[in-house]
Formats: sequence, structure tokens, C-alpha cells
Amino acid sequence: MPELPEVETIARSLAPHVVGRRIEHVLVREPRLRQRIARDFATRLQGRRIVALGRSGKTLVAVLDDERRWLVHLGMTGRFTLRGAGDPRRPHDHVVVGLDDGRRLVYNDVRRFGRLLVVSAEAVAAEVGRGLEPLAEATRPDVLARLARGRRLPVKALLMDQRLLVGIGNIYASEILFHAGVRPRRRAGRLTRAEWERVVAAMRRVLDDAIACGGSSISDYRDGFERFGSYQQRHRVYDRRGDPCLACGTPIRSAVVAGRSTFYCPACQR
DNA sequence: CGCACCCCCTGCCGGC
DNA sequence: TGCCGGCAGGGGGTGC
Repeated sequence: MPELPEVETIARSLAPHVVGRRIEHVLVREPRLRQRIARDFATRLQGRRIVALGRSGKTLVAVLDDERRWLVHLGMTGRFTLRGAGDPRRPHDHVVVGLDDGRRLVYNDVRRFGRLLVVSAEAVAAEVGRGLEPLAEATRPDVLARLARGRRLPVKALLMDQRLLVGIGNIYASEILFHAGVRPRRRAGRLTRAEWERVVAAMRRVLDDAIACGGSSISDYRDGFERFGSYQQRHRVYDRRGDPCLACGTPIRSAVVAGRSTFYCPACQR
């Protein structure tokens, strides 16, 4: 579930509280995530100080004082939250990281699709992918048009391909294409220059607005202090099948595109 | 190359 | 009320 805006919100909510803190103990209660947590995971964190907390694509990146990076990918249902010293343990708390102020960073994940690892700075790109950041200046319409040239896959699949563009998942792909007025099944290589301009503008606007709203809380997502986001209230198409388009009143349609449920307005999007 | 499937795992919801 | 199938925001793999 957590896409770029949710991961960004978690990083921003936690950074002021964890940057500068030293990791005093690490408890891996359940290592069997999608990728098993490495045996030396705890050792690599133990005693380190957190010098920065940010995001790359959908991955949380904590910079450690030995230059290594602690990467946290939340999968579908992962939560990464800060708890007080006395807070009780909860079901699906898989990793607990105790800080030197007595608080704990907790990785909780019902479905265990997440991923936690500690790698060297140089290895980060290989682990999180080398795709373009949607909000970076360099991610311009002509750049996406070039990546899409000659490709027959649906534009929605291209937006979600983390090898090309990082951070956009199933919710925001549908929302971005609505704002751009482009149907999700359009062949990526056949979008016009003007359409790429609209897609890039929509991408920035939707992701910026979603970050400003603290992300979308559909069911599991909460920020680093378990607060809800509110961007779900601004969704124009996601999970609105059959409801009237907020722009023109036409019922929103759904379809499966690239294996994922997809929502669009047949009138506003062409 | 693109996609249709399968997998990972648990919880929830709607239908019967 | 209770059971069961289908579905869920993530990614990765295989085979056609």
C-alpha cells in the first residue's frame, strides 16, 4: 500500500525524533518476511547512530554513522512507527529497534511482504532500483517520452514500473492518469508530447498534494506516529467504480490493467 | 518484450 | 450466524 507519498510522510514524521539517536538494541522477533531478514541484521544496527532518515522510491532509507544504509520496504501492509518505552507489544510486531531515549522503532507487518536490510551506501541503488524520482527536476516530459518510445505496454504499467520510475503504485497511477486525462490502457509509446506534459504535471501535482495530506489511508497505512492520512478523501477515481465522476458525472469504470485493478473516467480520459 | 499466471501472507468483506 | 471464495496498496519469478 505505501507508495511514495506515504513513505515520504513516514520519513518526515519520524526524522526529527530519530535523527541523532543511537540504536541500543535490536530484536528480530520474526525474520520470515518476503525476503528473510539476514542473520547479521541486528549486529549491523546495534550501536549505530542514525544521522538521517529519508526515502528513495518506496523505500525508507536511514543513514547510519558508519555510512551504511538501513533500508525498510513496507510491502503492502507494513508499518514503521515510533513507540514509547512502555507501549505493549502488538501482534505482527516483527522487528523492534530500541533507541537511546528509551523509545522504539517498530516494524509491524500483517502480511509480511516487507523487506529490511542494512547495506553499504554504494549498494543502495542496486537494492531500491535506479528509476527516476517522479518529483525530481530531471524527470521531464521529454525524458518519459523517450523511455516510452516504441513500447506497447499500457501507460499505467509504465508509470508503475519501478525500474523506470520509482514510487508510483496502484493508487497513484490511476489518480495521476485521471488528472492527465489519459486512459490507463493507452500504449505508452503512442502518447503525444502534449499528453506526456500533462502526465508529468499531474504526477507532480498529485504526489505533492498527497504528501501535503499525509498520504492515503485506505486500510493499513499510518504515519510514523500512527496518524491517518487524508488524501483518500481526494481520490477522483481509485475505488470509485460506478460512482459519478466528480468532473462530469459519468460513472467511473474499473478494469484490470497489468494485473492490477484500475479505475478511470471513460469520458474525461481518452 | 509483454503479459498472464503463480507465489509470498493474513485479514476482511460479501454472498450464500 | 457461519463458512468460503475473492480480493487487497508490494514485488519477484516463470513460461508462453
